[in-house]
Amino acid sequence: MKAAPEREVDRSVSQTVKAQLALRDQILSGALRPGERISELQAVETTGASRTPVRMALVRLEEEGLLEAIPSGGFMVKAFSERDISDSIELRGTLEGLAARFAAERGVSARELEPLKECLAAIDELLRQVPISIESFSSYVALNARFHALLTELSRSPPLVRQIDRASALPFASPSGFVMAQSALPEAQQILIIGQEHHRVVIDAIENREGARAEAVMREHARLAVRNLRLALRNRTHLDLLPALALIKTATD
Amino acid sequence: MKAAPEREVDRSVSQTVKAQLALRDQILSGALRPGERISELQAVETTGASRTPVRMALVRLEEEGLLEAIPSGGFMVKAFSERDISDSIELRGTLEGLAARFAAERGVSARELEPLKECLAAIDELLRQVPISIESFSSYVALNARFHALLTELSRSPPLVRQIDRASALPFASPSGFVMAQSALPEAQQILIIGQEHHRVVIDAIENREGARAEAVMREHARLAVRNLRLALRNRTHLDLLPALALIKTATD
DNA sequence: CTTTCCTATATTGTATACATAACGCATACA
DNA sequence: TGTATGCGTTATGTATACAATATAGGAAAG
Repeated sequence: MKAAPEREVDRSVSQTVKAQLALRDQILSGALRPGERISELQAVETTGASRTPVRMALVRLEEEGLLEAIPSGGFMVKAFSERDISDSIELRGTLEGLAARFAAERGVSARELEPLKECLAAIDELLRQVPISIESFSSYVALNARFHALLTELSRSPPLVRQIDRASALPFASPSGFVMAQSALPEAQQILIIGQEHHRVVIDAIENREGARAEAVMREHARLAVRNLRLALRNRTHLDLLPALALIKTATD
Repeated sequence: MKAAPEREVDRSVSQTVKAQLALRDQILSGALRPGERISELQAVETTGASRTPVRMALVRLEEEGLLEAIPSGGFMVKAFSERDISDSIELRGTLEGLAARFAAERGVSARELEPLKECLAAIDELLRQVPISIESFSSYVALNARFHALLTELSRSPPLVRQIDRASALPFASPSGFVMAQSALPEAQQILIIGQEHHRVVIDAIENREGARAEAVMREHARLAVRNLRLALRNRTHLDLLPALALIKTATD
């Protein structure tokens, strides 16, 4: 007879997934500072999983780009420069531009565009109230992420979708990420409206099968987001709203 | 006293890396067919590593895109459609286009362009002999890969470099991959020369800080490669040269 | 007082044992 | 004869034990 296990296991999801989610949350919430070495034993304690699934999760997070392997062994939380983030946003916009081009060139039925338009309308509805409340802003973030995900899917290109997912793994490279960065700024309202205009144009371009125009507007969309992130980083008034900002190493670090 | 271990361990590289390289080789060499489930125990036998490093390697290969997780557990070798591959090439070209644009816009010193030009000249030298021998063709592949890697680095953008590396992990999405696909074709010679012309243009554009032109030529470069892959797949005369072609599922599969 | 070396401790890399779930096969019943 | 169910085997998911290395701290010597 073995000793009764102290650890209570949640069998509904795999331990590996549980550990991965828990660790990612710890990183993005700022509980683990960038540059900090992640102790496996500590991760075992906090996640409740055993060392093997924890290690698998660490490997996945490294591939995701949130962790960095230490040559002597183990992993540390990755730190990003401001340019890293803006490059990531531009990169994502470029990929989404390609997705939009694929969608336009390959043709999309009206039925497939329907969910996109619903998203668009729902966001329009949200933006009608000025100023936007915190609650409706979080719905905006969700709707915006959904719009981008749907748009990506329209490309019908699994490799591209996969790559865009990877590019979105980095905080702030994802649409919800940079949108959130804008939230605390007074200019946010205007920016969101311009973003909606971009969304409208890309749908129109896809409908009319204008690949180049669809691509161009998504890249412009990303450039808007980059300018915006810069602005958001200048006045760091929203660090409490978005702890993941701590991942960005500033000049003082 | 424990039994003497039969397994002889190679301590020069980590078991995880060894297993990853061995498994990738097995996949790309065609020893493991696409769709085939990878048995961990079998992998333990063939790689010489234990189950833990083998599992780590499997996770990494899944993130790399060569394996696919089976819902019920375990991994299988991923199969790619012809469109998956051509999309991957176009995707890579788009990313390299962005890299070239970054390089041009951010400025590159003459000293940094030197290795690129050396590469270019070396390839020119190789292409002088007609027809190209198999040996010099493999040097061409290496030089071409080096050129693309150097070009990527010029962007000075770690996130972009990382993403391009990821995109190159898929067979045939890498420059050496699609170049090899061309090797068995009679048109190869002409294509290589056009490719050199693209290389020349991109260097010139970067020197003159013409970001848009630099980007455009890299995307054109990728489109050439796509047309070429299609051609190569039509006459499947080179399956023996490039076993990884088996990863592409045809209509008959 | 500083520097270097040695030792001890802690943490990672690896191996293996155990538990659980899935798949297949055989048998029985309809 | 076909289908369904149950059992057995096999493989994966998880946990833990063991080994090796890196790091930090202390002691000794210059």
